[in-house]
Amino acid sequence: MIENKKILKKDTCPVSTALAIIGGKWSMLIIFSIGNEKRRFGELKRLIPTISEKMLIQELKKLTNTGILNRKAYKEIPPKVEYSLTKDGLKILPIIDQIKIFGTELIKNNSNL
Amino acid sequence: MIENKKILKKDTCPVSTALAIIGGKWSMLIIFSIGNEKRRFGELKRLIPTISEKMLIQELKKLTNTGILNRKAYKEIPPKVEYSLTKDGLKILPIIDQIKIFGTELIKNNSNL
DNA sequence: AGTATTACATACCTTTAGGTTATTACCTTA
DNA sequence: TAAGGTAATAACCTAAAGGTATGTAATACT
Repeated sequence: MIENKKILKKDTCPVSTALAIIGGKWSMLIIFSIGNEKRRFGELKRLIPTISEKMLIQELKKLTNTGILNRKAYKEIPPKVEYSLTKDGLKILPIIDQIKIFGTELIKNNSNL
Repeated sequence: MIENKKILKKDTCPVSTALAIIGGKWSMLIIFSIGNEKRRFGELKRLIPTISEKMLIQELKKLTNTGILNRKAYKEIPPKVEYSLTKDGLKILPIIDQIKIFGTELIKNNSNL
C-alpha cells in the first residue's frame, strides 16, 4: 500500500487546515457545548438534540484525532466517556465568539438572513 | 408559488449563519485575496489559480448577495468588474487572521497535519 | 470578416457531507 | 433470564458541494 492511514489532507494553507477541522456543520457547536467542562457522550447528545449520533461520534473522533479534544474512557459498565477541550481546543472558543458576534451583526444588517 | 427567491436558510444560530457564508472551501480565501483592495474578476482568478471559474463567480455572487462584497461593473467592452469588501465584509478579515494563527499553531503541535 | 478580450452562464459529472436505521458489547439489576 | 443503560459501529441512502468543459455577449482592433 502506498498510503494506509487516513489523515486529513496535508494542506499548505493554515486557514484551510483549520477549516478542515472546524469548518463543518457541527464542529463549532460541539466545541462550544463542551466549553470548559467535561462532557459525556450522552450529555452532548442532549445538549445538541438535532445532531445524529453518527455525526456526533464521527466529529468527536475527528476532533480527538486532531488534538482538539481529550477523551477519557472510564472502565465501567455501562460505559462512561468524558470529552474535554485540549490546550489547542480551548483556542477555538474565542474564534467562535468572534464569529458569533459577526453573525449577529450580519443578521441585523441584512434582513434576508 | 410558496417560496420563490432562493435565500440562505433562516438559521436561529448566528454562528451557523456566519458559517453558511464564510464556511465553504473558497470564501475566506476570496475575502482574504480582496482585502482592502478593489479586485477584478480576472485578477482574483490569477490570485487563486486553483479555483474554478464556476466556483469563483458563484462565490462572488453569494458574497455580494449577502452583503459581504460590493460589485462595481463598468459599462465597457471588454467588461470590467471590480469587487471590494463592504463594511461587514471587512469584519471578516480579523477572523481570518485568528483562524490563520490557530491553524499555524495546530500544525506546529500536530505532525499529522 | 475574423480574432481577441473579459465576465459570466449552463450542462453534466464526481465526490463528500450528512442523515437514517439497525446492531453490538458489556455489565447490572429486577 | 430478561431488560436496561451507554458508547460505539456498520450498511445504506440523499443531498449538497465542488469540478470540467464548453458556450455567449459585446465591442474594438486588425
